Amino acid sequence: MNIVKVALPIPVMHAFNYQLPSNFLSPIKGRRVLVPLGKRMILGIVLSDNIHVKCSYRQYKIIKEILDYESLFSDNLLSLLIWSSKYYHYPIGEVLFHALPSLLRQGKGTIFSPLQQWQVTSYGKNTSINQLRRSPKQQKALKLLQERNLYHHQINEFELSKNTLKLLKKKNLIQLLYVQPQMENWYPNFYFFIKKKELNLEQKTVVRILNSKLKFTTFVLVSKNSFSKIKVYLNVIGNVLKTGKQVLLLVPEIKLIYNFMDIFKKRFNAPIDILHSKLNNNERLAVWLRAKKGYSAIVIGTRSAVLISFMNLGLIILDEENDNAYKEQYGWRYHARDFAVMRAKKEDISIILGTETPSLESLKNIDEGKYQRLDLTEQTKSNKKLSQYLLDLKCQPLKHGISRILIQRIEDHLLANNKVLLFLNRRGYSPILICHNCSWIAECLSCNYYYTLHYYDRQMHCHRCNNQLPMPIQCLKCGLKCLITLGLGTEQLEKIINNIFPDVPVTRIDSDTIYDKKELKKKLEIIYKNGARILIGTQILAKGYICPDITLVSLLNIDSVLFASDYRAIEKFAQLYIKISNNIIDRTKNSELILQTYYPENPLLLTLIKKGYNALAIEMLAERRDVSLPPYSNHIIIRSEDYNDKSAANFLEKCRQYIEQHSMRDSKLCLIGPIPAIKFKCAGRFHWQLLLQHPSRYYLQQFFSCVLPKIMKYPEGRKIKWNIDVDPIEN
DNA sequence: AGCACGCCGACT
DNA sequence: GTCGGCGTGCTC
Ligand SMILES: [Zn+2]
Ligand SMILES: [Zn+2]
Repeated sequence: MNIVKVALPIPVMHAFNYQLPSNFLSPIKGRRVLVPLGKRMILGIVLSDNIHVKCSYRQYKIIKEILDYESLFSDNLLSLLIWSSKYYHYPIGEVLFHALPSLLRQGKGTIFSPLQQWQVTSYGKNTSINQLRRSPKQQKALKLLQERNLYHHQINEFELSKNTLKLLKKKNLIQLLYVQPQMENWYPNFYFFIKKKELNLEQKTVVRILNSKLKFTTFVLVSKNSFSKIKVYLNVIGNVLKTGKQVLLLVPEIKLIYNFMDIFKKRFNAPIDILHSKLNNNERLAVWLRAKKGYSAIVIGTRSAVLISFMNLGLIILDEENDNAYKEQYGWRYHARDFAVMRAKKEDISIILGTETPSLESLKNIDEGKYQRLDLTEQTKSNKKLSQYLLDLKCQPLKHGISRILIQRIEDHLLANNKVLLFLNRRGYSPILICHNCSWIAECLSCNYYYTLHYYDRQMHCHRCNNQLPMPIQCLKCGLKCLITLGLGTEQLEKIINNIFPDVPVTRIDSDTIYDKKELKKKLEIIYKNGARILIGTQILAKGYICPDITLVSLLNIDSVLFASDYRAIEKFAQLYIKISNNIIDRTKNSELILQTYYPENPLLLTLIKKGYNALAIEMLAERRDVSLPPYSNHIIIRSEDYNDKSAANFLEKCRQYIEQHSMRDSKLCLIGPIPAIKFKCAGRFHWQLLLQHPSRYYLQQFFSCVLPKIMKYPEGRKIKWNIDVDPIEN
């Protein structure tokens, strides 16, 4: 008889053996099967080739049904997922199911289901768009639909609204039909635009190196701004597509998908698909199938796109490789960057990790010769000066957290008809509401975390659990009506700036003022206009280019970084800082970047400002090496949480005792904890963690595999939530 | 996960 | 004397 290993979506590390139906002989590796487990029937995925056994000492159950006609994963991807399950200590079945669109997890077929599509009616086809002169949006929509049909899920991409289309439908100009998507090979019709003299000498050299590597290589492409980086991407992608192979582009956030989409569409006559968490199940399945069958030429997606199957993958690009968004923070905590590198290795193709500020992990890999670094050193051509300096706040006259000197600088830049950007990494009006009489502070009781006061809705918001309470009129402890705010948030900053500069327009951009994409776009359009203006924002503004004429940027409160308990805070800050100086400041003019701090002598800050990111990174790496922190050691954290503080801690205490006395324990293994997590209490739940550290990644992985089975059996772990975090990005 | 089995207290 | 709570073990 024939036996196969089947992975089931249950919290069990191993696979299960099942017997093939007697009449079935062909291999079914990678297909979904329906199998009996105990009293129920569940869906699983076949992990192995058929194993022929003559007689068995054990009775195996028989596979009830085979759902697919072919494997859902290439051999490469399947073996990578199996490896990943072991590396991240996460159940194999759950890992494999995670890599499938949810419709396939539910047992739906691997067929393209009909999608809704907008088309012109025959009446609409012959209607002149001039008749819609009075409604420009409808006019634009009809014009577009006369040229081509549009799937309903594409309407945002073309900046059409549902409402506009509905109105056109009412006029019987267009209709919404279910159509079977036509799949065709894109390659015969493929062409792309070549721009002459697009690249300078350095970029040409880089592109030549990237194009010459046909085998697995991990490149770290370090650029000084996004323009030169994108030029290189376009040239390398074109080179891969013209061989008929597919390209996967990974980005850290959804917004960036559309930026690249717009650029790629103008360049390549090839189908581009996108994948991110906001797609619905049908769209997700459609994209997954298109990539797998080779109908998409380029797939642009966020983290989970690294898991999809490709017919013929030729290149992976992972943009902004230092971004933490690539690390999954729930369940299977994989790192998309590391997974992507492993994937490129398995497929034997090259991968480009793009960044302006390489992560310390990648820098170490470059040092060790595992990754190859390529630099794009070209700055925006200009002989104008950028002066960056630390502004010592000690003994400075302050106006609500802004120094007199800074106000003077702002005024100068505004007088020159330029724009000023003030960064403050704190939303709301004020982070603390305190009683002037008895020093009581308003605190969220579910999180033991101070409420942030928001004036626009007169509510106190907990930034940990998003709980809200109306702003109290009197102190809840002594009852006196003398509550005052302490500290500065962006909302208050806007008010203060309006008072200081009553005649200058001020725009604030943070997640309180931006509800959706349209709102952001509207604001960006306003900002784009000429003239003096002050912009206020949190880090969401720092992700890329905003507008011309920003000649002064100031970070108002950077000292929180210096005190942060996370040793990675300064690294993250440096990356933000470089992003600002590379992309936001208008380098065609004389400009300034000012950091307000009480610690202007801080050596790391000085290195960053005087010598730049590379010098700082070298210092940080040396420091990490000295104290054996990642990337010079390896971490696994067991995280636990529960409504009961003791239950969460007890489980980890049990784990620690077991690990401590384990016979395979090596003297270099460090155990720290259980200690409360950084986010100790949130929404009523207490978070604890136990850290394992070891210089050898391989040892730690192996050792933990030995420890885990016992830990999984602890009854203390059954009634709480717990989870394993390999290579954590925050401790 | 989800289901069965078994042991113990409370309730006809 | 049995009903049902939950802690424990197991699923190919
Ligand atoms: Zn809270
Ligand atoms: Zn009081």
